[in-house]
Amino acid sequence: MVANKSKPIRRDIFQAIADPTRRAIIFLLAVGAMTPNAIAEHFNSSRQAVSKHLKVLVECEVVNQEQQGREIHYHLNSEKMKEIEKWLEQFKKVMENRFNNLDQYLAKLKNQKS
Amino acid sequence: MVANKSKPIRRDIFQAIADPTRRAIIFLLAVGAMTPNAIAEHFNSSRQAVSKHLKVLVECEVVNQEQQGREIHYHLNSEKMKEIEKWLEQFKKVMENRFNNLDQYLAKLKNQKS
DNA sequence: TATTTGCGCAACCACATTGTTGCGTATATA
DNA sequence: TATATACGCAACAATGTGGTTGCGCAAATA
Repeated sequence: MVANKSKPIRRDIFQAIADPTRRAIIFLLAVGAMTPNAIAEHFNSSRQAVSKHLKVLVECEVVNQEQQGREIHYHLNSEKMKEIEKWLEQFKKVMENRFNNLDQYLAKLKNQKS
Repeated sequence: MVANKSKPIRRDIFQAIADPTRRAIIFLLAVGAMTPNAIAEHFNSSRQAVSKHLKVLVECEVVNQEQQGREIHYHLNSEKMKEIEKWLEQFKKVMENRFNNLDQYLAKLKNQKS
């Protein structure tokens, strides 16, 4: 009723790595493709819990499914990980230029020369 | 007692950057310290919404507060950002060695009959 | 002093997240 | 064929997230 800015469900790399279990899964899959059961054996989590995390990872396009008989192998799409790197690079660029930008900001905010 | 593994509230850098508004705030603060009002002016969000994000960022230790009169200046703790980089480095290391590790993993996992 | 301004805090709401159990189905195997 | 296994999916519960409005207080200002 009263308000609530409709927020879309976020499905990006940052959402993918927000959960520690998912980060661990990513590391596991970086080594090689695995089935949900194999992954679950590495954690305290149940198979179903892992399965849910995998679903999120698939939705975030960090992980791909490959059916093999009755098993499903999940493997990492490591390309997606580069988006984090890209973001970090941008951030570092801003940090490097922050004094220049700060000047611009101050100039913009105050109409006087120093 | 219908179950639910008590999960602690996650307050780390990955939680901090999970939200797009918070990522934008981080970029803003990378340029220079700002007040909540000044930050809010850059978004559609209200001051209170921004304030909540700032609270999360403070809890994640990505941002520090500095009271100046009745204004509070928030500035970035860019050190915290390096944790993302560290994690990425680890990941890349795993990716580089994955073929070696794959052998180890397969040996470990398939010591069942096969 | 009286008023405005900056901002945190609490209450509230809708929805997302993270886990659980149970079930259905397809595949492998005895 | 009968049974066990791998897995997704649905239903449910507890808690977190992200937003809102309204209030109160301290600091600045008229």
